[in-house]
Amino acid sequence: MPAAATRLAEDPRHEAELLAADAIGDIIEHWGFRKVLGRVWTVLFIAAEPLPAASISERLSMSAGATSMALTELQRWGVVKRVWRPGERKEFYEAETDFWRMISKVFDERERLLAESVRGRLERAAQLLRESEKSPGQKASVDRVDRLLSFVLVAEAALDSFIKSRQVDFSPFGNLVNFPLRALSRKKER
Amino acid sequence: MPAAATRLAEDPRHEAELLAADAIGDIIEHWGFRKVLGRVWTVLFIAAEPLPAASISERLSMSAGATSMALTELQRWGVVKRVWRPGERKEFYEAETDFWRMISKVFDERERLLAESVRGRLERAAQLLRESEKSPGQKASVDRVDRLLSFVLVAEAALDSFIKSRQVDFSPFGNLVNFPLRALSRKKER
DNA sequence: AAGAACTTTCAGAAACTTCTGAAGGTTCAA
DNA sequence: TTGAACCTTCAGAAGTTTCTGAAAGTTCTT
Repeated sequence: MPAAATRLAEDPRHEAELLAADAIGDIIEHWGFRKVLGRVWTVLFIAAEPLPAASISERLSMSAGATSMALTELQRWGVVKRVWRPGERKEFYEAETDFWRMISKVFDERERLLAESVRGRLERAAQLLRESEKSPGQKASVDRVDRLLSFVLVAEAALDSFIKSRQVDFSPFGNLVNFPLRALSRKKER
Repeated sequence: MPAAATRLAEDPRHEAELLAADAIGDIIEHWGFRKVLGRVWTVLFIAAEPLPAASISERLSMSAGATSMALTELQRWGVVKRVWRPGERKEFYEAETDFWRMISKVFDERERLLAESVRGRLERAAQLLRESEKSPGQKASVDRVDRLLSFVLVAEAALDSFIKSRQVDFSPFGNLVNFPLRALSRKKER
């Protein structure tokens, strides 16, 4: 057993760190990222000072390769920053600490991309259905796809306002059930 | 090639259905469920009338087993209902159409469970750190874990109010950066 | 009570994701 | 210019999730 592992194994500080890192890892995984991203960010956040990559590998018992990949991805999401220290050979990394900035960044990049792709496909589906309209049962299906589409439009609008104001109002969702087509055509007219 | 597949392959209705089902499947996957759950729900939603399991298997080219598992899980989440039709041997299934009811149900069950588990672990981590407090660098780590904890508490509160009112106010997140300890102790005092 | 129609369960197969370890880069000091 | 320290990349290994196909279970009809 290497000296480092022995030292860490009995340290309650280290135990606390792992406990917190894993808890936040679960949240992050729940939001569709890899658990390690949450764990690495948390170690940096708790350290409250920039750490070198090797120190993260050691604390989380992961390979240098995995640490490097995690740090690269975290930087792409803008939640970890690389810092240079005068006189030091290696790079150091520190966690973004502004929760709101992290949340809004992720929402803006990730959710919007998906919402756009989904909207496009639903629009195409609605078009196909309308072109092939024949039977009476068909009408109801066109209505349903329109309703899905208006749901995505409302969700996109809610996201935009969320990112701008930190507030969301999901009341419009209620109307989607009873007045789906009105809601949709209002959107399309502008 | 079976007759059913031939019939479906050239039908633009079917193409539209698959397109929409897959788009919604992507959203659902993004929210941490299996893609098939979204696809099955969408087929039922678009059909606008109850369908038998075999019909879903056929439209989505999946085995009877997979369809059965997906329908069971969708019912557990309360977004698909089983309906009985007089004179019919088999069961039929229909989609819940109230988007708001679906969203709030999932949030209530899923997010709350996770938030509670995470809160517990962070509390334990904070306790461990406080017990072993020695060095001065330590103090900062305790602060950081407290800040994570207050983040989870604020998120839980925001969720509760979201489910009740359909509105969320994330403004409190802004304060977590600058006044983490005040926010936390206020929570703990009640 | 037997059999047909349908559904559920589950072991193993297939598909997908993530990690490790090693090779190859890059940077810096001497 | 060389070598030490560090970082990145990537092929294959390991781990995880999801699906299939078959068997067992249930319900209904006769």
